[in-house]
Amino acid sequence: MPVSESVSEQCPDCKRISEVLTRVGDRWSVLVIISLAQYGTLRFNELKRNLGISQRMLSRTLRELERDGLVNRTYHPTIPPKVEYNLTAMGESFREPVSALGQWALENLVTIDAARESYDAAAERKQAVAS
Amino acid sequence: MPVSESVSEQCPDCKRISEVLTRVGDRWSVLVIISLAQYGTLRFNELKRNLGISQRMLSRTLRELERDGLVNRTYHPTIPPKVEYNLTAMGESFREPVSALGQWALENLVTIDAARESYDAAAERKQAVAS
DNA sequence: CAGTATCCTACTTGATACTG
DNA sequence: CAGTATCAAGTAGGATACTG
Repeated sequence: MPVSESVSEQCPDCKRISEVLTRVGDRWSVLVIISLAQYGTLRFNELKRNLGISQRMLSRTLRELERDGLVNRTYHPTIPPKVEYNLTAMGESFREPVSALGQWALENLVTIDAARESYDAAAERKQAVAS
Repeated sequence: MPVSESVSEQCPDCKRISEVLTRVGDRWSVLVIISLAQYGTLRFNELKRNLGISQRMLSRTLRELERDGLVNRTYHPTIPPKVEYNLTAMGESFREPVSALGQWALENLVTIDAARESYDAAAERKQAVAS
């Protein structure tokens, strides 16, 4: 992610915040963390079914989260193999700010939808006038 | 964003949460909101300089945020034109969960970096053994 | 079961150039 | 100044097939 030169003049925290956000802030990471926070421990295919995520993306997401120290991976060399995932301490600590965000999201979904509709309606009227 | 059928069995909130997150949870939206929360009111080019964002992306991000009812846009038809942006009430209310996230991000950057390094080091050792 | 490998499409983003 | 239009490049993400 190449960052342009003009970055020098910006609010000091923005760069670092966005660093972390691009790490753990993407759609799938957040959902995996929420699921693990809710259920404690889950197997690969349990997560897959839970989230409606493709095998490929789940595999990648879990590897990144393990790499960043947010989830633990436990491999049981049975036949068939069994792999379990759960949150590390840091993963747990991430839970709180994330659920605050989730809470806000749920509370404001309706308002946002309404704002969108009125915005779109206004845009359409403008369009009609212009024609 | 087409969602697969298997979604039916998932945690009920995940879908709605991810809806909102894909709306206001992307990198630039969060940074714009943080900046406006910090400075109150900013002009287009002030935001652009602050964030090191391209004109195109800033324009799109602001339009979406306005559409979702999170920011106000005020157009002054002077020459040259002057456009000011600030947070709406809902935008302000978003500030709290977002700064909680930002706070967590700042606090855990170092830990995450350390986790990555140790993970990568372990992966390299594994690689060396395999060869 | 828990992945990896490959292929392919669609969206995202930046750079550049132009406009009122 | 505050954008829009266009193009080029990279990335996200799904589908499919294969492996230990």
